[in-house]
Amino acid sequence: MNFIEDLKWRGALNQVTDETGLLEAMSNEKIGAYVGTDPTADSLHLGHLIPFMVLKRFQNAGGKAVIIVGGATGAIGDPRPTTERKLLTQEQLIENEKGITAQVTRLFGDNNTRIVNNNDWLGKLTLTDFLRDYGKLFSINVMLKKDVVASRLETGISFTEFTYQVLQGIDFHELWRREDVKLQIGGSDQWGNITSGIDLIHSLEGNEAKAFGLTIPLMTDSTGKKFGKSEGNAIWLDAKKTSPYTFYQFWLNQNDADVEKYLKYFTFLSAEEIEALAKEVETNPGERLAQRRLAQEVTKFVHGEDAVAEAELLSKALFSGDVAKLSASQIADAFDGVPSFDCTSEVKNIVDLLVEGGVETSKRQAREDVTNGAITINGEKVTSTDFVVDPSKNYDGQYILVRRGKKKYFLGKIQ
RNA sequence: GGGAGUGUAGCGAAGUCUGGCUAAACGCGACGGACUGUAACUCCGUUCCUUCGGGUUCGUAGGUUCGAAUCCUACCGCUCCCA
Repeated sequence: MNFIEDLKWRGALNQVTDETGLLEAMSNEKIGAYVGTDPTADSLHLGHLIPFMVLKRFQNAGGKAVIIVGGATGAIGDPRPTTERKLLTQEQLIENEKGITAQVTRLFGDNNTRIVNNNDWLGKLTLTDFLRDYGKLFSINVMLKKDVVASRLETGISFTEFTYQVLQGIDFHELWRREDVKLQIGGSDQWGNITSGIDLIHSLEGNEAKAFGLTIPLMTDSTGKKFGKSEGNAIWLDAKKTSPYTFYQFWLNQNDADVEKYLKYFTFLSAEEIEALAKEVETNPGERLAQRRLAQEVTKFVHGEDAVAEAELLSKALFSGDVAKLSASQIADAFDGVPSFDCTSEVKNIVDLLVEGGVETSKRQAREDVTNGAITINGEKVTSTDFVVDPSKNYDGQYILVRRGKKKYFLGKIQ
């Protein structure tokens, strides 16, 4: 299977500008492909992983992976279909760039990877140069027809965001020039921005210039919901924001109906391996071999082998249910990735403890959960709101292990 | 600048004409429980706070009234139309 065939099989291809041209370029020379990310937060989340998976496959197929951590475009903001974005401060941008750069480096390694900041060229561009060298090449008429812009004409769009597609076009051309980047990869919403760049390259370098675009279908789960949220929260790639354990669990809990799709998309397993796992889902769904393998593979890719081992260890400890017998050091090891809070060694009413520890948002809610039998302290179910927790009783007086519901754990660290 | 709308709990959306029965229908989401495969589906419960007496809410600030999400005034935000 060639690069494109593989993507098709994996359900990772929405549109390509020129399939045969691209394959030809890939076999004739070593070309680069790029994915742009704006540093809107200090970490990437699973949504970002979607184009990166395709870029990684491109790299594995022998190409050079180029990633823009968009300092300059991040300062402007890619228009959303609905509302204007809030501008980020310079300090935020720099902070966010740092975090994202580190993560991207992990995912792509040092070989055959370039991470660039478009501030290097866009930041130097003066307004008059911008208007003379690039502005002339963009037709307002064409820009207005791009989907995102068109949808915003009703509700309004600032000149700043309107200009975004020009900046992204300049990026593509700049990378085309200095990094041999011939392909831009993005989500299906990026099609307009990508073709802007291709048009610009053709204007500046002639129509023979090789430049391609590829978009990825919108990722949804079997119920039609946007992929990548767990309990309404984004799943981050930063281990501090989403622990490797939670990350692993996210994948482990995927539906039977989705797991094959995700194996294809988010792992580098071969077609044979994935088909075998898909068969397991059909014949032996209760074992959840496919989900387990999915969780292992993606966690390994994002957090590394050690994190997989740790997540599995922790999962085992949590779901065996019997945590009362564990030692303090075992608790420290196993529950390292679980949300924690600080507390004192004083005895405390259960309801107060839950609220102060951030396990519950209000006393009302805390009482409700206690009464429903949803709260377990150190492996023992607590059903009375008058229950008093004595921190010195378990784990050498160092920890209080709180469980809410069937699988949410919180670790109280006694100061 | 002129005109017409609109602002209700995390979100969507009733209620406003005909003031009290409204801490505010309903849907979604979220949370908990049962079932189960750490699943899906389904079912049940909860969803402003509380010392469980009560307290504070319907863009903001005033006013009318025994009583206002509901009536009046001003202000702010958003949308649309005209200029």
